[in-house]
Order: sequence, then C-alpha cells, then structure tokens
Amino acid sequence: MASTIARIKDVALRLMVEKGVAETTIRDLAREAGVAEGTLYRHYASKEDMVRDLFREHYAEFARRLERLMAGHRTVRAKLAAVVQDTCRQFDQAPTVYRFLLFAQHEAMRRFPPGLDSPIPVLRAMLKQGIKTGEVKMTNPDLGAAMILGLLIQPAVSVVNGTLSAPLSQHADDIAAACARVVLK
Amino acid sequence: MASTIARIKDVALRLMVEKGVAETTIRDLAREAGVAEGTLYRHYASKEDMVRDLFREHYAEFARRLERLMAGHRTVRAKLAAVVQDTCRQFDQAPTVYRFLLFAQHEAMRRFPPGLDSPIPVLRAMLKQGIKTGEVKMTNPDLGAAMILGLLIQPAVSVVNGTLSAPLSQHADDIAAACARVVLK
Amino acid sequence: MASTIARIKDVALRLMVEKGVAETTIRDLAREAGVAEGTLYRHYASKEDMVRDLFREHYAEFARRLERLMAGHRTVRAKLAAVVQDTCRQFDQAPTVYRFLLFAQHEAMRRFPPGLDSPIPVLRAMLKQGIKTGEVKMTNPDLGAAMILGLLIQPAVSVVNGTLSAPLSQHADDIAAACARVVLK
Amino acid sequence: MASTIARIKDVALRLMVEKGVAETTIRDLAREAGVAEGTLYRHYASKEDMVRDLFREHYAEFARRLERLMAGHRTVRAKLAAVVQDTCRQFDQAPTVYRFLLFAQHEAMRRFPPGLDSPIPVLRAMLKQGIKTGEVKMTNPDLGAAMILGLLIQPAVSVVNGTLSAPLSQHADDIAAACARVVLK
DNA sequence: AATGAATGAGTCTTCATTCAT
DNA sequence: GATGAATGAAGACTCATTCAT
Repeated sequence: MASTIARIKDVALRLMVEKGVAETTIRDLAREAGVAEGTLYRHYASKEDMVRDLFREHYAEFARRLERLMAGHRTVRAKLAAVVQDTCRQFDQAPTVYRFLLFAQHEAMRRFPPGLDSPIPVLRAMLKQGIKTGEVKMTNPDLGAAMILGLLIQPAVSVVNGTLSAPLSQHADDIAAACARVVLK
Repeated sequence: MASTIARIKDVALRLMVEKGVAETTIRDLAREAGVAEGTLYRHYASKEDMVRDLFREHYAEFARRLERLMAGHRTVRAKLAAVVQDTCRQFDQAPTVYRFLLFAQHEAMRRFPPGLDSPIPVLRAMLKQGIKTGEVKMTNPDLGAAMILGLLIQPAVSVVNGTLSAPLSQHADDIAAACARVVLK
Repeated sequence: MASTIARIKDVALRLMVEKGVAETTIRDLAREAGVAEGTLYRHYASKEDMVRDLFREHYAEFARRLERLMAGHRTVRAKLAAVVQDTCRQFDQAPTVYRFLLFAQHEAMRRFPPGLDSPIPVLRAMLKQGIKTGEVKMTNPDLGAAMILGLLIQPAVSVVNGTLSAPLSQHADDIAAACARVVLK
Repeated sequence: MASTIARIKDVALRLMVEKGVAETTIRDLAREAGVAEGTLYRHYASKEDMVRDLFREHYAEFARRLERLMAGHRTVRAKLAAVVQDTCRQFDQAPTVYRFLLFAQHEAMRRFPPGLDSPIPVLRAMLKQGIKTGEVKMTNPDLGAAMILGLLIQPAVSVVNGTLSAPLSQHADDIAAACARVVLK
C-alpha cells in the first residue's frame, strides 16, 4: 500500500528518466500515479520544486552510499572496487534511480547546482586521503574524481545506448581495474 | 554578413547549451538571431527537426575530426594523445559546440539515436585495430571506447561545474596518460 | 446556469454558421462562451474534433427526427408533408441548428462523410417502402431522396440569401406538394 | 502553353473544390501552378480578391450559359430540359468548374453576395415569363427558381457523396421531368 | 512580370497551476 | 488531504503578404 507521495515520487522518477524532465507533464504523472492533478501540489510547491527535491534526495543518498561503502574498506584500491561493484549492480537492479542520477546530471545541474552531498566531493576526499598516505599517484584529486566518475558513467550510457552489452555488472571488474590504474601508483 | 541560416544555427546552438533544448523557445531564438519567427521554418520543418539536424551535423563532424586526427598517427598511444589534446583544446576554444556535443548527448540521444557517424564507433574501430596489432590490452573494444569517452567527457563536465580548474587543456596530458594506461599494455 | 460544454456547443454552432468553420477561431469561441481557451480542450481533442462531433450529433438527430415524424403517418404523401412542414418550421424557429445542418453540409462532408445516421438513407428507406406498396412512382430511391432534399434545402438557402421571402414555413405547402408530385404516382 | 494567369486560375479552382477555400494556401497554389508565391499578387490584390473574382466570373458565365440555352427553345418545358441536360453533362465533363459553382455557393455567398449575373434570377425571369404565357402553374417564381436549382444541385451532391450512381447525366431525364412536374401545369 | 526569402500577426494547442467542492 | 474542471500565459507553427532583386 504505497503512500500517495511515494507513488508520485516513483512515477515521477521513472517518467523523467524515460522521457526527460520537460517532456514529463503533470498530467502524465498524475495519470500514471493514479492521483488527481492537483494532488501533487499538496506535496510540492511546483513541478520545479519536485524535480529539485527528487534530484537532491537521490544525489545525497548516492553520496552517502558511496561514503558508507568506502568506510567498509581500508585501501583506496578496495574502496574503488567496492564503489564500482556496487554502483554497477545497483545500475542493473535499480535502473530507474541510477539512470536518473547519471543522466539527469546535466538537465538538473543547470538548474540547481549540487550541494556538498554529491559523489564528486566524496570521491575527491577519498583521493586526497590516498595522496596523503601515498597510495594515490595522481596529484590532482579534482581531476581524479572526474575521471573515476567518467569511467563509471560512460559505460553505463553505452549500455543504455546499446553500444555495450548489458548488464553493466559484467564489466565491473574491468572498470574497477581501470580506475585503479588511473589513480593509483 | 553571415547568412540567415548560419546565424540561426549559431544562436540555436548557443541558447540550447546555455538553457537547454526545451527551455529555448523559438521566440528567443528568433529574437537573438535577428530574424522573424517564421523564418526558422524556411530552413527546418520543426524545432525538433532543427535540434536533430544540428546534433547530427556536429556529432558527425566531431567523429570525422577524430578520424582525421587518428589517421595522422601510427600508434594507438599517439592517436589517443592527439585526440585528447585536440578535444581539450577545442573544448576551450569552441566551448559552445563542444558543450553541445558533450551535454546534449542525453537529451538528444533519447530522441534520435546517433548513426554511425558518432565518436563511439570511431574509437571502437581504432581499438579493434590495436587489438589485432597487439598494442591494445583491453579485450572488449566497446568497453574501451566507452571508457576513453568517459575520461574525456567527465573532466569537461567538471570544468563546467566548477569542480575542476579551467582550462581543460591543462589536464590534457593527464587525461591522455589515463587513456593509455586504461587500454594499452 | 447552462453547463460549460452546453455553452461551448451553442456558441460554436452559432459562430460557425455565421462566419464559417475556418473563420471561427478558438479565441472567438472562448470569448463568446465566456470560458478560457484551454477549457475547450477538456471536451474536445481539437477544433476539428469539435466540428465533427457537432456535425454528426446534429445530423444524426435530424435523421432521427425525420424517422419519428414518418413513423407517425401511414402514406408516403402524409410522411412527406409532415417532414416538410416540420423542417420548415424548425428552420424558422431554430435557425442556427438548421442552417448548420443545411449549409455545413459541404464544408463538413469533405472532411467526415456522414454515417448511416443521415437524412438521405432515411428518405431513401421510405421511398423504397413506397415503391413496394406501389404508392411511389419513381423507380430510383437514391435519386428520389436527393430530389426531396434538394426541394427542401434550396428554398431554405434562398430565404437566407434574400431571394425568397421569409419565413420558410409559408412555402411549406408548396414544397410538400412539389415533393409529392416528383415522387408519387 | 497556358498563360501564367490561366494556370493560376485552373489550379486555384481545382484546389478550392478539392480542399475548400480556407484550406487552400497560396503556397499550395503556387507550387501546383509552378509559379512563385509572389506572382499571384501581380494578378490579384489578395487571396480574397482572387476567390471573389473567380466565383463571380464562373457564376456569371454559368448564368449566361443558361440564358443562351433557354434562348434556343420556346416552351418552358423545352428550356428546362435543355438546362438540365446541359448542366448534367457539364457537371460530368467539367467537374471542377461545376462543383465549384454548386458547392462553393455557401462559402462564397457568405462573403460576396452574388450580383444579378447568377442562375437564380435567370431561372426566375424565365418562370415569370412562363406565368404570363400561362405555361407555368407555380405562382411564386422565386420559389420555383429555388426548387429547380435544388432538383439540380442535390442529385449532383449525391453523386459526389457516392449516394447516387454516377454519371449525373444518366439522371438528366428524370431530373428534367421532375422540374417540369413541379412548375408546369 | 516574376521571384522567393523574409515577415509577423494570428492560429491552434499545451500545461503548470488554482480553487471550489 | 484529495479532486478535477477551469484557467490563461506561453509555446510551436502557419500563411497571406511584401519587397529587393
């Protein structure tokens, strides 16, 4: 018995991933969620508001998840492997949320710059720490974080495009290895 | 005295990069290009048509540019270096076009899947060749192409975000080195 | 307190009769009906849709009215007299609807051919029956139906044109007599 | 080697009959006539002007044709027969012009009331004369003219609709007989 | 006379938002 | 909280008309 708000969130996320933010109308959303058009405005002040909240929420949760994963491992290599493995698996299992995270990036960032609760600073912090311990070779943690993210996002995009075989998980080891080779000694 | 169509294309590209495709109205576009709204429809059947054409055009040109660059070098390592250097420099010098290419990706691809004239197949072909000659270690050229693109795109995104210092060119050597380390022996 | 949809229908019919279908804009229509432009689209998918529905609705009702009238009389002569009398009176009393029926014919038929619920098949059926009983002389019921309709429509057109004195009812007896003379023995 | 203006007229007539006046655009017209869009304005001040001229021209010619036909016969009965026969044949042979005449009636009349050069006054004059000579029974020539026109137009409409078998000429005798029965003693 | 690119007012239609129930 | 009819500003697009060539 999903609550009204939960149904709205689910449907909103799915439709926006499938068709894009601008292309998802309140009417679509209401119809698919089985609520009236006006109901949405009990929970959000506007559509823009809803998108922002949704994005921030999932983005922050993604960042926290990465932090939690990293905390479970000592070496940067192990942290990277854990992050890559988990993200690939999640992408395969919860494709809606993860596609939203990875693809909505540009649409979303134009409107509401990510706060600190985003994956980039989390990766960056880890690299900075690795530089101190000497495990990380790369001297610029900003660049390193971007590269790791790129190694993760673009294969995901390719899976969606059909230019890389699904599921993404089957490539997790290769991706993790690539990340290690890029930033570690 | 830029031709009408050229002015429209220029403005369209710029506005769509700045504000997004859906957020760029025909009126905006016409006003900035200094033409009447109807004029646009002498050149394109619809706004959708215009976006598609613009995207395909630049995407194909980008792919051709990569091919040309690669043809100028023998080893995969040199090809990669050339591609990365050039793309970074172009990104810094022709930011509108290159941001369009990198960011429009998701918005655009949802509607009109890229043909063969896209960077992925070009990179893929190069890797395949490298695998044959033994220079490339990575066994899956699809994955390799995605990774190289990721190593190029995400740092660019970070520069736009402000989470990586501009210009992108200053990171070109590091990016090229990362590409090499990821796919070469 | 006429319902919204009823007001829209009334105004639409009137404006389209006065000015023509293409010349009646959604804005006109909304203003006169005292609703917002968007409101129309809660009831019809498009303007075209509205015209079609309006036309079919009234056309079918006209056909049913003819059937009902005919059912109230035994001989073809009496049926014809009843139909002519009633139609003339209606034309004088409900000019909007009847002008729509008579004049919209060509504009409307080009786009959506009438179904079976139209006056022609109703008249045709009556004539066919009359042929069987021997009351009708004319051997081609299709032609007979067309002629009766012509004897009814063209005088109506002339009244609107001003080339025949109003009201139409004053000519009803003559028209009915003409119909009888054309198809009966 | 049809002159430019002649080609424009031909095409305009045809398109307006096929699709309606409002639905025929200058662009359509120019394309089909093989001239530039601007060319039309060398010959007519506006589209409206063109339609009016076209209508008046053909309407007047039709009226003159009827007059000429009637002049060739002495009795009203013979005049009617000649008119009906000729109109039916013309309708079959020059369908574009005659459909324009018969069907454009309403669209056209709303905008520019027919002058004296129209079929109604011609028929009316003939009936008036017939009343004087005692050949015509009907006392109201306005009504008589309308009826004759109705007996001619509606079968034509039915042929176009497909509810009466083509060609119209095959029904000419029946129509002429009906006209005679309606107005003559 | 003819061209056709350009115009811009005006059309149909969409859709986020409101509000009485 | 929920509804959904109504709103109306704003969008994409059309098309009769103009004018420099």
